[in-house]
Amino acid sequence: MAEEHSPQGGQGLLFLTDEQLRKGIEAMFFAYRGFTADPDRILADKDYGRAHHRAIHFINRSPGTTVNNLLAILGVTKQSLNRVLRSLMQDDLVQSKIGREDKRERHLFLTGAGAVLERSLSDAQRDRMRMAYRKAGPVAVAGFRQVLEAMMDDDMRRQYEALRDRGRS
Amino acid sequence: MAEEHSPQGGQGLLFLTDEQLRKGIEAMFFAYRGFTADPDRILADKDYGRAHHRAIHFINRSPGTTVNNLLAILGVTKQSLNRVLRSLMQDDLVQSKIGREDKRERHLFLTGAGAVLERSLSDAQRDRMRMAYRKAGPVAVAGFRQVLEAMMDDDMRRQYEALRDRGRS
DNA sequence: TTGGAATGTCAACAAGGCTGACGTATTATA
DNA sequence: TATAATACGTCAGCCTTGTTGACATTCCAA
Repeated sequence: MAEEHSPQGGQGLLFLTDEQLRKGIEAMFFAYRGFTADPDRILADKDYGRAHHRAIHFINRSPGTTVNNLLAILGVTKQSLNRVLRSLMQDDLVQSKIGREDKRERHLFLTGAGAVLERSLSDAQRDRMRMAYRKAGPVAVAGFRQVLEAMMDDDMRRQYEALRDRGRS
Repeated sequence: MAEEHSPQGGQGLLFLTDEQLRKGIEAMFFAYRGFTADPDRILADKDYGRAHHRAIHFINRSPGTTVNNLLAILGVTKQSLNRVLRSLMQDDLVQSKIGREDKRERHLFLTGAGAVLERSLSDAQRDRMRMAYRKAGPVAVAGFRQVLEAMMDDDMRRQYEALRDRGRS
């Protein structure tokens, strides 16, 4: 590992050694814990879990999305999602409306209360992300995103990219 | 978002907008799925789960570590870890030896079979990481690691850093 | 030497994944 | 129009992996 500090090592292929890769793997492991820690704390009080957070996040991101859509994004079964949605609807955080064109579909929306919770969750998560971004700087952030995107499976990346430019309208 | 391509936007503070932060959050979400997908597939056959993988990884990383040590690194309760360790020991993938100085402690090691499984799991994960690294390049990788490290809690980062230079000896 | 702290084990429970089977609208098609 | 396919909901039962509680063993310090 002495080569790490040589110009060749730093700029060359050192970042592909097993040791470097292992560090990347461990960094992902620990960082993901940090990434979910704040919302988890908020949710623990309310008898909700990470599954509820994910549903709320993506309903907020794509209001009116259908159950099937959400299923695909979250990568879970409808039975599993249904359990979560049922409790969210009972607690009036999420509302489902029967489709106008296709009445089989249910379009999902956050209620006012749902939006409030979503905001508190994403504020917490964004605060941490903002801190990390600020600490690392824009060049690092660009690299961060590049590597993450390269780590996704093709179908995940398609969903991620379908999402990423929604904010424009 | 048109500013993204302007020099100011790219180099300036655009990376701190809510929209950029949200993209980072979603990138983490999808990338983590990719990150765990390959080992998950291997483990699904064998009646093991992600928890077993994590235990095997860190026992391999720090042979002879104690249960308490592992607890702290994995961030779970000892009861939860114990279940995983018990099944790994029954299947002769992990071996525990009573401490010589402190007989309360159990020191954990991979058996030959355990090392084989570890290798197949980490090969799969490293392959994906290598691909992503290669695609993104060394500058991006440096940024990736910087941001991840900035996202960790302080105590996680301490554990991560305690681990990161083990390979040297 | 004895009581408290540390370490690890066993038991029971909950969340949240999964599969399988089935019911009910609704839409598409033969 | 009859039939098939789709979208969704639900029931039942399973597994993994987290949790707390209770307890045995071991060590150390008062």
